[in-house]
Amino acid sequence: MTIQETLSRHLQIALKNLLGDELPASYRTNVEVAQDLRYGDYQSNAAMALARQIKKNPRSLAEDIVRSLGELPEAETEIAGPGFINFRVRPSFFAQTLFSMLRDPRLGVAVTEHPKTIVIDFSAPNVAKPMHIGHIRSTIIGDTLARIARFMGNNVITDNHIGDWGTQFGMILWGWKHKLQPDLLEKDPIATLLQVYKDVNALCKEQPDVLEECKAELVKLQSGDDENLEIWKRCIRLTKIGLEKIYSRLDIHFDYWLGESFYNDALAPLVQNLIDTGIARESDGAICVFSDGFHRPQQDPFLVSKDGQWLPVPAIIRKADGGFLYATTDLATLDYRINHFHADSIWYVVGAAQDKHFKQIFDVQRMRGINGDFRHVAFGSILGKDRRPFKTRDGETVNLQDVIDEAIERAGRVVREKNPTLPQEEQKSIAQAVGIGAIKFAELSQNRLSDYIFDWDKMLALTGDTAPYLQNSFVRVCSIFRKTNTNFESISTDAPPVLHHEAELQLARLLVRFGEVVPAILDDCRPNLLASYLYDLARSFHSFYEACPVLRSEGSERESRLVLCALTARVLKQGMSLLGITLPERM
RNA sequence: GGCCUCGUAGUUCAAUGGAUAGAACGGCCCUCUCCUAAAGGGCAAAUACAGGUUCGAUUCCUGUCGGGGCUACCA
Repeated sequence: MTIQETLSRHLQIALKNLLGDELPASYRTNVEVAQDLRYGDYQSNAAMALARQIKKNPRSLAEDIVRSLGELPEAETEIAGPGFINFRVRPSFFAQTLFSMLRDPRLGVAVTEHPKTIVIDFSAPNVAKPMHIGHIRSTIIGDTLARIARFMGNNVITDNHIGDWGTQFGMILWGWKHKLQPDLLEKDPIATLLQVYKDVNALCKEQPDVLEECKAELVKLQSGDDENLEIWKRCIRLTKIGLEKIYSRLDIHFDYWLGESFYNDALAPLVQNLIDTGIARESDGAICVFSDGFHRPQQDPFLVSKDGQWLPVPAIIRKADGGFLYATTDLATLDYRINHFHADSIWYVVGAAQDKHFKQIFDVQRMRGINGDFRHVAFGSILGKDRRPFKTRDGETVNLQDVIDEAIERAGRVVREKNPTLPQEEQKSIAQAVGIGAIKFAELSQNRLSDYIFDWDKMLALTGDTAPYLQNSFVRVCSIFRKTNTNFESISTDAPPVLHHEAELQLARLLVRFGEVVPAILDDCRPNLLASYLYDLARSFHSFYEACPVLRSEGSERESRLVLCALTARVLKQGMSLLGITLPERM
């Protein structure tokens, strides 16, 4: 049980004893982490919240609650301001909590009470196109959520829903047949396919007959032409090889790669079923589902202005020409995940711009009577310095591969400068960990919903609130354990540590909070809470490191400090692994 | 036009309705005979505007101004 839970339980019992039937049945309260240490470690505003309901003065209600709480073994209580109840945790209780954390492989993080099967859909690049900067948010946030959900004891299935069936294949097929240079394809398949696509795209603008030929190739593919299917399959294979290279550098792995094409055969029956059940109907030649407005009880459907009047915007599931769309595939995908994977939860890590799309398809599922924890885990856009969607000067997007290369290159320069005596191989792996860590941490420390301004120097920064800062704190701990010839994984003591120094206490305060922070992340899918916690922990460790010598201290003080170091190392290691960031032992 | 979303130090970002709004970068001062200075300790600096709800609002509601997005046959 976390300290927060322990104190919350005391509070709830005290309220029940004090108020009995007067306590509103639905009323539940927890103590919260205090914003400022001056007010203690945890606080409750129950007195202020309840005072009005039961017609009492908040201040005197607080006094009654504190009296009902009595003398707690874990914390001192006091009343402040208009009726806050502040809890100052006793150092002895911090020490005791650390002592039990030391023997807990999960470091105080409880497994979830109700494990679920969660499908997480993220990254989803297109075939024959390289990943660009726009894929970074989905890829990194999705991977982290998967790691955390798994650590919490859920059955997590990651699925890369690649775009392997788009209209771009008309041009690629035409280009493959007329423009392809096989030797280049061997060297860098994705770049070559992209070049083919770009060339043909440009050509189509000049020569309408080429465009017609491209469309014909697409129709041939869709109707099952053997030659085109064969080329299409090779494109997918080649793209996957290229993508896997990036994913493995990022240490990101998928359980499945079920792209759009996987659902082709399910689309026609799905649409027919929706027509038969009266959920979908024809409109202007297209088959549409008009939302029942479930997601917005204020009965405000999405509106579009058409011929001077306002009409609700439907989810179109079959075009007038008989073709299927994004929404159709996504509905089929939802069905598959529910029926085949038995998913309780399906999370889509996709940009905020697609908010309406997900509201619509989740709505269609509800109209069919299919309910579940469907979440659109949205994130903001990446903007340029002009606050417009980010492009390079020549209008190109930034290639993800280039970002990774640049990050590792920059980190490598710093490693060589700071630690020239390390063996080449180790320098290389440190540069890798630091560079990629910097990219991931920069992404994960932001609130996912805010837009952010892309800036090489910021994304690849190596000082301040960054991955290397956290990595460095781990390196410092490792260095201490190297000198004692012990291991932070196996250290044990007979008694709880003693915490005298303010820096020791502050470090303890943060360490015990790990078990409170991790489960809270999934409430709202906000990995930045973990990133910010780990940064605070590292900062607190650095202060402790300066203020409290470990190896030069003696007796129980030394032993206690080693316990603090060991737990810091273990929390950092576990926490950073949830963020997917590697910790080097030296740097 | 309608809907969604954002507006916080010079800059880039934080902040479950709580007390004196946190960081980082940049700026200005300090600290390596001492476990890794990729570090530590200081100083200056911000809630777009106007109302409302509340004991209490950066947070919730309304309006104004400003940025971004979506607005039926792309994904």
